[in-house]
Amino acid sequence: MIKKESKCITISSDEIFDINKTLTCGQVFRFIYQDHMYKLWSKDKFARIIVEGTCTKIYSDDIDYFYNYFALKEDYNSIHNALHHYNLSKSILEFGRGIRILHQDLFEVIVSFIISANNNIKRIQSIIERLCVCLGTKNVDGYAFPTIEQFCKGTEAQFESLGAGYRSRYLYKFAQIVSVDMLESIKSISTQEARTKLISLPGIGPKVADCVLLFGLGRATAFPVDTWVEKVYYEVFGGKKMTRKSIAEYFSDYFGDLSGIAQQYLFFYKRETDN
DNA sequence: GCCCAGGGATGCG
DNA sequence: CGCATCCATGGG
Repeated sequence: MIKKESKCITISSDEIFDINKTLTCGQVFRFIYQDHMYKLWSKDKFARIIVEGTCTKIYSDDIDYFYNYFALKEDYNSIHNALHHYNLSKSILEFGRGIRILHQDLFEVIVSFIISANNNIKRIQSIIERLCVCLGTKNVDGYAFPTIEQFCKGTEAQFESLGAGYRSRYLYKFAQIVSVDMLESIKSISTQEARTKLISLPGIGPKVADCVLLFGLGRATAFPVDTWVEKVYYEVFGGKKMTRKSIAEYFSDYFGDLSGIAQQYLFFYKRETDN
């Protein structure tokens, strides 16, 4: 049961919703756990999420935004149950239960996942935070993610100062060509066309494009294959030697419309249980 | 010092 | 198409 009030959403435990898994499964970077609550930033908006007994409460001045952001209109009971028809172990299903694919801002997702390439989550988070401090607008809750206009005004030296390494050149090149119209047109075209368009952009290859399709464009058939998912393919599924491209096609064909959520279950399971 | 991290660009066959 | 190599940076 989900109760939406003017400044608070209350989610009871009969809903498939785990705030810890949803934020830490690698799809989003601008959050911290502090003072027994999650603090979350998206665009220029802010929310605090607290688990109180059996309920999860989302506090924000922008409740409608976060209601959509957390995909609370979607039936995750059906989605989670549908995954039982696939070749996933009980432990993977239980481990991933409660993860939701967030409805994030397209521009923020593109920039974030350009930074993510061959990088680790901890460092991705700190680079993005410095980006917000460097180019975003300060408000009472911290720094907003830079708008497209603010981002485009970034100098090469500013991007290099973020500690993004060689990715700073991709960010700068992307800043030279991105526009509101470009992003709006990407939203309006087919998944395959959008994927091709994304891959043509600087710093975006097949894996980052699939993350953008899944996290920024709501295309549930996308199945990003990174080093962790590649490990799952070989170690859990016992797959034969294949290219990442082939692994992505194999899983996407198998899971269909459930590709995105299945990928998150597998990624989260492998990254948390490896070692 | 080496290896790895939510890989991409480039060049070469 | 597949494959090798290079690419900054910080943590283990």
